[in-house]
Amino acid sequence: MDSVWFSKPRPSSGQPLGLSREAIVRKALEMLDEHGLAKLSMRKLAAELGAAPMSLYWHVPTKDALLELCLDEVYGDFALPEPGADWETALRGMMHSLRHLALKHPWWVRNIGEFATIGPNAVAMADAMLASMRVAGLSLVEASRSVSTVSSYVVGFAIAEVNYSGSGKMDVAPPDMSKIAELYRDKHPHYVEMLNEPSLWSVEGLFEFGLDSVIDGIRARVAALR
Amino acid sequence: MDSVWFSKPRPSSGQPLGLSREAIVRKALEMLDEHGLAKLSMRKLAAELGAAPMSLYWHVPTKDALLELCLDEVYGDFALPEPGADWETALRGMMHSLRHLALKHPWWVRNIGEFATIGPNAVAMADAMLASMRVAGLSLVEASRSVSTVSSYVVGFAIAEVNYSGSGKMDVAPPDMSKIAELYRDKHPHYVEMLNEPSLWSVEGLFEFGLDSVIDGIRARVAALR
DNA sequence: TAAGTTACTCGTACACCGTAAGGGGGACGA
DNA sequence: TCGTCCCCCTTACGGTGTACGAGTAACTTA
Repeated sequence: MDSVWFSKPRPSSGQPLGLSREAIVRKALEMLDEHGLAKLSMRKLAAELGAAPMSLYWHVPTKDALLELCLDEVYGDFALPEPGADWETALRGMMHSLRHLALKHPWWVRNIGEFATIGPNAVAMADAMLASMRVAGLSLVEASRSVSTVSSYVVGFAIAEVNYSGSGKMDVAPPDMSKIAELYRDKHPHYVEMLNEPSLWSVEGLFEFGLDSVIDGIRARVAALR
Repeated sequence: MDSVWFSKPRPSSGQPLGLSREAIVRKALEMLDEHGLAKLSMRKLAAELGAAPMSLYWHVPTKDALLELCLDEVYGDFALPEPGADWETALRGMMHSLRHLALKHPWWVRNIGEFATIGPNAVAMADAMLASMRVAGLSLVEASRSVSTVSSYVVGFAIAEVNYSGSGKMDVAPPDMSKIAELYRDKHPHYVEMLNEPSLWSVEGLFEFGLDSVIDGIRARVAALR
């Protein structure tokens, strides 16, 4: 009962309503994507919905709960794999989808750490990932661990990616790499050398490298079953 | 000039001072570890330091900048590997150290996404990681990519770990797994099955599994050099 | 039709927040 | 002695989340 997920929204009796939990979450999501979390206030959200600030509180217990709902809502756009796909293309596809969610909603991946991911959409995603590995033949424990490994990688990567690009932080420019390079030139040559290596600026390549290498590990486990 | 890292604190002229950027950061860190980010305000921090709220603003331009300083300060506790160690024990040790930072400072890993990690301590860490892989013989590009992969995994894992345990969120209990299991029993059996598997509750095992598998991939690259 | 219940919206108010603007005092060099 | 700096503080402004309770309209029941 402490969590949004255990207490359903109050049942509606049927008449047409101006406000609803869904409408509120949808608009909040829109504003988050546009301006980021720091610029979202209950007052502005209410204004955008043409309602008084306190009206929102009948549909949503608290701002934190609303944020939790929004976080889970993003998982709703997660692309589930096609039913017949083999485990590897299914898994790869899901990981790309996960990363795309992060790029589309920078505020989201930045705040993934705020709540346990136990909302319905997040759980549906986790379930699909597990399913794909069970189908591949892995035991429950191995499947769970594999899924944990890949998705941890993708989330960690996406956070770093969003940070360095500075995306979604309005009024904040991405860090100036040449200045940083100058700042650390003497003390941390390896780091600076990396900053100056143009081929590393292909973030796609960076992502795929890691994803390949993590999936390689899983493929070895699957192969060990035969 | 937009970042804390490009503008040094105002130079002090030598007399003993009650306040300083270092003291402020230290106390802020202490309060963050104890109560989490949500409970930290400039006013409370000032009170704790026996100063007036606005006094802090001579040493620190803004609360956000202070948070950025605190985030980097945590990297200061990162354990650098012993000089003579082979690449694998060096890398493993650093990844364990990184995870320990997260467990010790849950607010920290939760907010890692707020700023690019370009502070001096964060860069020192990144440099050490790169160095260990260069020493192993990897090219700049391969070393960078390997480091990106492992550390992304560790950060992503630590975020999930901190979330599920609920640690550091005062007044917020960790999620009740049995209720969640009941909630999703019908729709997402794989997920529920995982929740009920006791051997997965060993987070250590989960972490080591992923770390092993990611490092396996790197070892293959290193071995390919001979 | 009348009375009561439920579902929803809103106005007011409180405690708190980050911080802009500027004043004051003490140590210092001239 | 008189500036000039460094550092700290007071005051004040425009926000914030949300507790509390009043208001309204529709639906249920008699």
